[in-house]
Amino acid sequence: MARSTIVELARAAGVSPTTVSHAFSGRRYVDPETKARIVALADKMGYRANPRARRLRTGGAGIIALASSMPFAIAAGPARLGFLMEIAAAAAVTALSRHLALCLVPPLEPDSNLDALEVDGAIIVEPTSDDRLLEFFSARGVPVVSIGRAPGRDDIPSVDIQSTATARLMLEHLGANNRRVGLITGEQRRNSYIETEAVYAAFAAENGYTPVALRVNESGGEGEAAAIAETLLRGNPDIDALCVPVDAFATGVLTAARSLNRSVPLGLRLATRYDGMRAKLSVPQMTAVNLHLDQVAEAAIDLLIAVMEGKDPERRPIAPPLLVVRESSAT
Amino acid sequence: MARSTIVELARAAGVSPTTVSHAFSGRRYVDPETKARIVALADKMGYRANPRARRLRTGGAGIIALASSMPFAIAAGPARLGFLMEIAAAAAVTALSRHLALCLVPPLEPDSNLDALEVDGAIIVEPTSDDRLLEFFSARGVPVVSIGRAPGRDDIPSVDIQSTATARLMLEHLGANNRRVGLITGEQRRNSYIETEAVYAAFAAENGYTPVALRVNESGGEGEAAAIAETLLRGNPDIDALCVPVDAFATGVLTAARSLNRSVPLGLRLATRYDGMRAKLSVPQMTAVNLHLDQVAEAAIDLLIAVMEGKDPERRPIAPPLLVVRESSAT
DNA sequence: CCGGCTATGCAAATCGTTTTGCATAGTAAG
DNA sequence: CTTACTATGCAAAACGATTTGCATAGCCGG
Repeated sequence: MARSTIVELARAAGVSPTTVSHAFSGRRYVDPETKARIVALADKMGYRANPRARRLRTGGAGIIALASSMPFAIAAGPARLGFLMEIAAAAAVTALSRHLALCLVPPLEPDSNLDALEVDGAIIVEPTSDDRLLEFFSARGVPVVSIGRAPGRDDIPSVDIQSTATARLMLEHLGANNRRVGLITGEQRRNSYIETEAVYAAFAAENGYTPVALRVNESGGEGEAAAIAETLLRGNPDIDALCVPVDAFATGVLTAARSLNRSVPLGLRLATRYDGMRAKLSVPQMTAVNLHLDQVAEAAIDLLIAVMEGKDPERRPIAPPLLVVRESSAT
Repeated sequence: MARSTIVELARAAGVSPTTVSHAFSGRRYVDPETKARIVALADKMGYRANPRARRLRTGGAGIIALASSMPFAIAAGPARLGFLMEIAAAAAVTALSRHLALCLVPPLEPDSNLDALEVDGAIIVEPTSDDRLLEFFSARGVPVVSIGRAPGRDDIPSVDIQSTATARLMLEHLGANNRRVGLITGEQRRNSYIETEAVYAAFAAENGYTPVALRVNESGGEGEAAAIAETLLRGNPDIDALCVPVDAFATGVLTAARSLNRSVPLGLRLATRYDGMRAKLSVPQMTAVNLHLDQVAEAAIDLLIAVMEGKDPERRPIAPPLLVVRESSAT
């Protein structure tokens, strides 16, 4: 059935399309009685403004993109999927309540053609330095915000995922009882790694030992992490706690511990960052951090909306990260 | 920077906007030489057709929705998130390659307002009978397809997730060596449950025993499943294998087995359907089925496109489900 | 009675495409 | 020399809203 247009509604209400438009938008005063008549009639006729026509005029798409340069689907396995998708799910809910649709953007393949993709703004999750999707959107003049600061791009507004606080939280917990803590992060340059490494360096200094930190190539995934962890543990027998922010890597560390016959948590304490299924289901269950990703997602969307509207982004506080202590680091 | 319009490009090329339009769309013949000139110039000027204007004219939104009535985010915990999100990730990639954006639609809250959401089509993942989102979209005349048939809605085209074959696969594997198999599904009426239950009934009959099947209320999640499993196992001591398609429920069953002191797989063999993180990370690791969700997602999108275009949907074959045998059912 | 204000509403331009219907020139067939 | 047809391209009308710039009427104060 063809939907009725503003012209038909106007005719039915005995006014001009202009008046109908104003009645709904409130951009100009319309006699309350007239307005009521229009609204009632619109309801009866099932009139809904054609979003496409509106967009041509107003220049908005009503869509925002959520993107991560981390290989999206199979590429790096579902390793990172959980984190991203938890954000995606929360963001979709929030976006909708702000009358925006959330569109998932896969990582940019060299040949992919995003020309038809018309969005009002984009959220990039944990961008790396020189993030390709970030470049892509900002080159097009699309407003962009990030979840986790974009390294080297202080001009990009971002929602803090509190990596510094999170790192401290993990480190102090792991280091209790004079445990000596090592660190395993990833090779890509993401802000969360950078901050964590910095906090770790300071932490080791405070406690008077040499930092022991290694990086895993992300595409190697769990297996690579296991190998690196083995190296680290063999080479540094005094390390008896490991901070491993990436949950997939932490699972790898568990494997390494097993093959080295180091019991967790007795011989090795372990904590990871993202409290997803991996942390909850691994054996032993892993201590992790509640990052309040739902709040983060919501804040990111509202930040993006503010940027799109050219408003001053009002920084909304996110609940501080919360350590969820589990078996892997129980005293 | 204001992007150049078709009028400017036309002027620069010394032709009319019409000709430019035809040059790109190919809907009418344009002299090859003229066309080449236009294309070259467009490239130089960085002309890209304004998608919004195009859509107003052609009536497409360039967006498809992916929806599931399963509580999306927190509601039922991340239980189902994995399955849905694996599809979402694959679908996003495929959609983009077909020049469509994939938009995530959260479940319909009573108060949610989807008016602004304008999509060309929708994919519903495993709809229940009387699925609200399915109703919503089809009431609006939006083309809809489903992943997994919509119970009672044979008019909705769907991509088969091969529940019958999957069920047989699991049951025959579990029932080897004269094991007696029980079944745990969910309360909602999804096609996959329905088919699985039917296959199971037949299977039990073939093997000459009374079927033992219970349903778990989905919102109870893992804990509820554990309770139900305990009841089932206590009440039917001869059951020494369980087919539990929902992975979150299967995790619950593992808990139940532990508290009943039934070792898995020796005292109880177990298999689940979705081969996600749960299956891979649980202890013992669970036998599951590779459903080829990437292929399913791709097929769903192409099916939807066919429906949107009013074409005859060409049924594309999906690779048969593949049993991934793991510890939970090892002989 | 006049200038100036408010309240109310309409006409027409605009957004940037796509598409339809015609126009012209050239050419081949009868 | 018509007629008929092809090749090529343009003008103008959509698409359905939003927005700007008037227009009218009524009213007030001086």
